[in-house]
Amino acid sequence: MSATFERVYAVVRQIPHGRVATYGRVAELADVATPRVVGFALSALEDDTDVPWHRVLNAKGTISLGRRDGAATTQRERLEAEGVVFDANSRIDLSAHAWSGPA
DNA sequence: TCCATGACCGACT
DNA sequence: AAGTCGGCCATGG
Repeated sequence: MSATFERVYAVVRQIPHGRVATYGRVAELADVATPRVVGFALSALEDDTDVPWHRVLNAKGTISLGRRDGAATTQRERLEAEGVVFDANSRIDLSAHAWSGPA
């Protein structure tokens, strides 16, 4: 495990229950060069991880795992279970659920 | 060691 | 409104 990944995971673990953060935001807080690395870090997570990766969305407030099989559905279910609401376009109201980082 | 690839973002045309 | 481009980290062959 690299230090860069650890920083990303540390930030994601801080996202409060029922809140969401964008890749760009996580990259910024984790002090990572580009959001790309965040995505790659999350893609390397295992199923039994303690990192709430489902609380991370892209800049539009939608789930980016569209291509990834099954994962998108899992993410949506977990978010809805936490009280996060999706609109008609399967998009999340960032102004209502976005996490702006540690206080 | 070099090359390609991957959950992305923001600015520009 | 939609497509292109640069950014730049880690992994596998």
